[in-house]
Amino acid sequence: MLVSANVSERMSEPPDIGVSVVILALGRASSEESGATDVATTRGNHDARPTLWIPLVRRIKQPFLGDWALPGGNLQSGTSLEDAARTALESTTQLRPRYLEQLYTFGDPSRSHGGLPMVTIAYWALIATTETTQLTGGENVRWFPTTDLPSLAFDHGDIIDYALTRVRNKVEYTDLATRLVGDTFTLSQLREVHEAITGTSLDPANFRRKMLSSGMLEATGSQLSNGKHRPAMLYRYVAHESPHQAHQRRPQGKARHGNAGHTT
Amino acid sequence: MLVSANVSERMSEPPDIGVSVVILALGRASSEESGATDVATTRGNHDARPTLWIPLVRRIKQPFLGDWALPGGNLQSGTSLEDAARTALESTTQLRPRYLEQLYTFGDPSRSHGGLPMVTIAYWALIATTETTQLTGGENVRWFPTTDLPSLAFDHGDIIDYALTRVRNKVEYTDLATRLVGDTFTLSQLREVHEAITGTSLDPANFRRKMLSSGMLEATGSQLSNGKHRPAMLYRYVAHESPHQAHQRRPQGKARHGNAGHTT
DNA sequence: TCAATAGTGTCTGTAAGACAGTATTAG
DNA sequence: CTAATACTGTCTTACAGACACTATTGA
Repeated sequence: MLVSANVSERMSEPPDIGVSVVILALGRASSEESGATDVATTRGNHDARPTLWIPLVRRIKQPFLGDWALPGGNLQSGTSLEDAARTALESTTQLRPRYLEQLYTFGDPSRSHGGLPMVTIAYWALIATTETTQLTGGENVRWFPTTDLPSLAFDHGDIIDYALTRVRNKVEYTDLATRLVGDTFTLSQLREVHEAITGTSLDPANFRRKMLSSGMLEATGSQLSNGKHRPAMLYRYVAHESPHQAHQRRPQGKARHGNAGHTT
Repeated sequence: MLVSANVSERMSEPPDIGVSVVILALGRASSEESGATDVATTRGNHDARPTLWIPLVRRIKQPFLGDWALPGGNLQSGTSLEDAARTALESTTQLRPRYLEQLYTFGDPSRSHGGLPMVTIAYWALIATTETTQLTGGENVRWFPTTDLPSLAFDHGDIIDYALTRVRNKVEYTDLATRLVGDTFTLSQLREVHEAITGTSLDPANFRRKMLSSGMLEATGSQLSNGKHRPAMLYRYVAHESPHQAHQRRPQGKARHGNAGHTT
């Protein structure tokens, strides 16, 4: 490999282009020490509050050999940015995203740290977790809670911070929270998602009223019996094109798959 | 130039990287037909409501020869994305931006239209206009009102639409409007900026109260006599780091120049 | 004087938060 | 029965919008 020779040669050429993805899912800390790469979801560990988890890939070459990095890959001509993000996402997790949005493009020359100059187009995605979802990865993939991240390669720590800031902002005025739960959910489950993302504790009565008056929830008619208390009504998310949301569509007239398109 | 031969050769390589800028300034339609590239600002034409104007560059080669395009250039290694945007901006307008923010990265393969595959990192900028500002450009540069744009190259029309959507959203909860006026301004001037961006008509009394209670304005003590009516107090913008705004800082810990950094 | 904009006062509707109270389940 | 969560009622505060009113200028 002629890496170090190439670096100086390429200073007058354009940088390479990478696409990386911050993948977020709701999970609970697993109490069993067997298989530390597993994350218990709704099943088991009902005492622990759920938090956001993220899959990272261990680097197998320099720089940052052995550190953890965001899933991603190089961009080829003929591939759209979003397709490149989907490819990185699905090859890492085998799970389909419920939401995918471009985050930011990072291109400061100082971020390459001895590698080739690289512009990284970052995306973020949300994955629904149900009682049976297993958040496991392959050989060099591991899920981490966002509250306890390992040493990260390049500026990937900054990228994750920015993604979390964006999620915290958008959960307040969009339907993001519904993308982290299953097709049907109770208002308590939805409230736990909000609490996990914002780090706050919300009044159940006020949260209920706010969600029901938003018009984006629809009662399914069935209930969920969860413990030694009154069962809760199950709801499902129903998209509704409010005038406000129509202003927040994505750029480009082309069709975009799999999300309701909220961008600011 | 071996352009057409290069296209097929490069299909397995990464696309080129361009940086384009949507530059916005407040202006009023000029009634004089002499010099159609001029835009009257606050001086003159007081009957016309101000609107957003944007400078475009005429293309001098294929594809889209003769059409208008966003100012921009190719990205070189060793240059940050923001510096590339500043370079494109200042070489086009000779004016310094009061605000600069990354907009979105466009990379769909279909957007090259016979040119080389190109990923475009779009920025948007705000320029302050005062009574004496002349919004003029060079030989192949012309300012257009955003309400009456010409035929645009590539997907630059989509990029402008998205920038305008972003501005409309952010003017509601940030200090963006103050970046389009001079250092001091009356509440009527500031209201006209909001009205120009949102396309609405705002109640002067309620707008005044909302702005003053936001804490971001400070009375200068001097007044502006404008016409045959009571003179208006002049205010200036004072940055205040509210807890809410602290959540909306930009990514990357590096220093960023010349704006208060509002990003969602 | 009038016309025009600057600026104040006040009412109403909406929505968020605090918090008391009722309903229904398991054990 | 108790403990736990589901769900309802209601009070307070804050703020946006509507709109009547006063203040000050140029002509």
